[in-house]
Amino acid sequence: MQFSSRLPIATHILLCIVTFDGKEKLTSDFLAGSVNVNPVIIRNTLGKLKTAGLVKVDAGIGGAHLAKDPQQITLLDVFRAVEEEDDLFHFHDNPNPDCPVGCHVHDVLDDKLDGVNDAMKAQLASICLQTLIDDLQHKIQSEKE
Amino acid sequence: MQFSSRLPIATHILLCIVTFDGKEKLTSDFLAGSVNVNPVIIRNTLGKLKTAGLVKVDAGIGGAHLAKDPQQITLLDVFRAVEEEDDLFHFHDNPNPDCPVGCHVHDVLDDKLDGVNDAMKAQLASICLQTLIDDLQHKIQSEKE
DNA sequence: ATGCGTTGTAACTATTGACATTACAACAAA
DNA sequence: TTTGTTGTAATGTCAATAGTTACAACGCAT
Repeated sequence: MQFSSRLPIATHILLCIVTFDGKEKLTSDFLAGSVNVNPVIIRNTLGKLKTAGLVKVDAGIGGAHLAKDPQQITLLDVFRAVEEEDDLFHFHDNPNPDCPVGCHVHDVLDDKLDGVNDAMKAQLASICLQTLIDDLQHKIQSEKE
Repeated sequence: MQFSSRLPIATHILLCIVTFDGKEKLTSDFLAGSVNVNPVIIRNTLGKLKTAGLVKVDAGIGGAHLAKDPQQITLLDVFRAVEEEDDLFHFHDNPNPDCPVGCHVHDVLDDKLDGVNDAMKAQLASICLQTLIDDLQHKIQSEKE
């Protein structure tokens, strides 16, 4: 069981936007070429990022740009933009209320699982887009040499 | 996107085993009654827990018991027993190698996403079965009053 | 040793979500 | 108005979860 590829794809898109802004026209076709998925996936993802206030998209003429400073965007922002914000774990539906265990599992487990959820979110929040950009630039530079 | 209900179900089963051991015969039918899922799901889950060395199951006669001290079992053990151990995030398959972004996203993102993975695992590892049992007993006691 | 209740599995189905793809209306600039 | 693009709906495919039925293998009790 794992998450969809939405977060990686969205991050890839953001990195492209920063890298190519001003140099290329960032249409969904262009982005689809780098990410290597269908342009409609790009448009849907871009739509979610736009709703979340992370990017601006020029309808008609085409092209996407960041709406915020890369230092102000964390992976948690991206995650929340593209994934449904629900609990990490899916609790089984109807534990038996007449069983001493069944009627309390929820109470006992929910807190702990929320903690796991929070740990994951905190880690995502600790990574900002600027860091990724710096890493990326570094890789690109060291490749040229 | 979220995990399956396997971890909650497996934890529920373990709590039942501890709570009812010696008092009830812990057949898959009995457990299915508390968890409220199909007995086959219980048997499959129990099979995974057995493979992981967490429980012992008496075939034929029926009945399940812990194979380890509840203090020695963490939620990470349970998680690993019942979920496929793969990366939390599914990376999109073939980023364009001819694009400066596409050929480096993996390098840039993998470490960070592994970090998120590790954070989640660490949190799971910090919760042991004994703690859950204590919590559960406490809830049961305070209800009686 | 035979019958009974249980486990271990395989097979089948239904449901859901991810992702790809086609199609087309809405939109903005030249 | 033409052109290229976005936004979005509709559809198809695939994989995973979970429910269910069925039955062989197993182990105790009589």
